[in-house]
Amino acid sequence: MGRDEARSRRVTRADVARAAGVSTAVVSYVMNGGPRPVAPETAARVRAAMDDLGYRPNHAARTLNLGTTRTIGLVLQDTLNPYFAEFAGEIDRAARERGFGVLTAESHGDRDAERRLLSDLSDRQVDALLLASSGPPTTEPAVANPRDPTTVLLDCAGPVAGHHTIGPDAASGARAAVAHLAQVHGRRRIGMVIGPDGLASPDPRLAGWRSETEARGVTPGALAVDDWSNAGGYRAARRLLDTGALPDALFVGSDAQAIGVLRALLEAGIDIPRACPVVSFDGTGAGDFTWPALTSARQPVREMADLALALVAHPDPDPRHHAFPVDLVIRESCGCPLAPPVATPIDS
Amino acid sequence: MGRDEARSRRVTRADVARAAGVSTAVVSYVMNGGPRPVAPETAARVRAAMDDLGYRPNHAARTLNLGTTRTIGLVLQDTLNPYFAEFAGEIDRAARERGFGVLTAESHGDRDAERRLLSDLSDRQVDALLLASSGPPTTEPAVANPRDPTTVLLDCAGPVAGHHTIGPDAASGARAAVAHLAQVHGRRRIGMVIGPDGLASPDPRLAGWRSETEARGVTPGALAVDDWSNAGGYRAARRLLDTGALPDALFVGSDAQAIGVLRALLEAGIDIPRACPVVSFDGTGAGDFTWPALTSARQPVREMADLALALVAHPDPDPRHHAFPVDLVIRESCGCPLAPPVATPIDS
DNA sequence: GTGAAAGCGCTAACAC
DNA sequence: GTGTTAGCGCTTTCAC
Repeated sequence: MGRDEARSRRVTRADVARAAGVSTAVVSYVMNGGPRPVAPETAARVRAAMDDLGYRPNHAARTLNLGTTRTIGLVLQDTLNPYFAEFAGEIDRAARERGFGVLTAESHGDRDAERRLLSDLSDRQVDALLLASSGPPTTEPAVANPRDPTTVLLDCAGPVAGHHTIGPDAASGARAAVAHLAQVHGRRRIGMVIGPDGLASPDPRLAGWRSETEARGVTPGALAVDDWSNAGGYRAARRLLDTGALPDALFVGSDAQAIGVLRALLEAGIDIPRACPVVSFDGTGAGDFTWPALTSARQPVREMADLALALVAHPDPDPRHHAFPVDLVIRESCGCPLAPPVATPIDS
Repeated sequence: MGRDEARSRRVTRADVARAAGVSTAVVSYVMNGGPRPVAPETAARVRAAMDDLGYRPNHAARTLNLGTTRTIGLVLQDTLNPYFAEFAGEIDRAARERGFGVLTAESHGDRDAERRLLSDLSDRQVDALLLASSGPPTTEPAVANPRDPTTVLLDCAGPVAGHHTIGPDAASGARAAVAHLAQVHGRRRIGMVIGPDGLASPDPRLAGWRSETEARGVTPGALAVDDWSNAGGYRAARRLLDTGALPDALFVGSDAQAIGVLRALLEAGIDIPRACPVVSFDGTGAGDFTWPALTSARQPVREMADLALALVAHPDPDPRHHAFPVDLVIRESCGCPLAPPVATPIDS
């Protein structure tokens, strides 16, 4: 049905078969290493014909037959956020290592957009869906149809019925951060900046902050909620400053926000860490280059991505929650003494 | 060939046809609005049957037939770089607006990896390839096969035979940056930090810096080359500091590097902008939250992404280069007086 | 306005 | 060890 003009029809498995003087089945056997054996010389001939003709298998045809695309869908909220950016990078790596392609989409924290993206990716027949959901898992499953691709929920606080879930042990991370501020740095009034409805409701970081302040007998300082972004953190901190509610230390729920918080405090002339140490959550590499460098509870993003892809490759029959430990990376913003900079100050 | 267990075979167009009491052709006509007309009542019946059965078209089958996936491939170097991150975000938006999916991959600046990714995406039958190449376009076309998908080269300095190319007018941007430093801020020795082999060889930013310093009779200060990353910028600046080569102003080739540069200078106790103003290139939103905020030559990323997708949707028969103007966004790092911060300093 | 049927390129069961 | 062939689910030409 000559939809292709005669000039340069794409070369198909039939062309290869003809050139190698074998049947198309044999070409398949060679390509897939099975399911039937092929004589070495035949295989060689086939292979020769293949790269002679520059044969490239038709992915769609293969998909149609096998029902698998070797592709995963990845839905994140916002890749400008360094945590999601790093996560996306690790997913990309982990996926390619296993021969998967990655169809990405950003929800920008919009639940409806998220639903649309999910269903679009599902229509594109991805083998699995990795989703860092916007908002807490509701009673309705994140993905509607039971015949939909297996879904792995990332950045997830706890188990969600019927889904694989991966997330940091955020409550512990938060407690460690607060404990550090209270214990090591002797702070008595520790406030918090966080985003709306994070991993769960209430967000475990919030819960961790509450319980740890209580456990240590320190005052939970002001709480400021704003977007999970640089700007959100900035606004939240500004609000604290403008209302005179700045506590004597701040735990910030994400590195993205912490970047904005630092900026707001610096702008207001607050001395960090002396006047107000800041510890955040995520522990991304971005925190190495802020001023001051961010002390932050690090999520093992690489390991999480590897697990996500392992789950995709060998779908565990009964989904469960996988919590990852979080460890505090000490940099400058908490006030810990560090190895003195090697820098040689130079006046120009 | 019961590859699907009986329990819940996916519903196909044949099921819909049966349910609606029509032929499969009619279902197609309804779905695609053609190519043949369908009686309104028939169409209604079909549509009813479709969402009755929860019918979802099989993307692979459609692709096999039509030869189009409604998917583009996007290959970037490193999405931790705020410029690429913003670009990726805009591409995602522009693509979805036009009903395209986006298969992403990161090359991390590795030419071989890039080639592999390109050929993988091509095998996955993307309709087009958007590529921010690692290194300057060589004589060999970025994509080998003539039957390969149309390719749009992003972040590209100039025309490349046989390809659509999009890029900033980087030389002008560089000149504007240097001119600003020289003219407005009276700097006489302007150095530069840049990455290896950028858009072209030599990088137009480098060329712009050279020509503009010359034109204004100022000294081109030290040149430091390192990775296109935070760490690269940091190392470059450290080298300048350690060798006593810090000039009295710095033009940095990317926001990603500038973040590292600021960090290194601050660490060394350099007063920015007084002792050493910094102007960078890209103008990403990240520069709003650095300390000090980055003055930077902004690339119109959104418009570039829209053009890229327009080219994908209506492939211009004769590819050409599209240069976009770049404008200096004045923030703090150059030393321009700004509206004073509204902040109310608060001592805790 | 509707239907039958021929592919799109590949896989794998089955025959030899 | 190799070949034949029936699909996978969709689109579209061509007959009616």
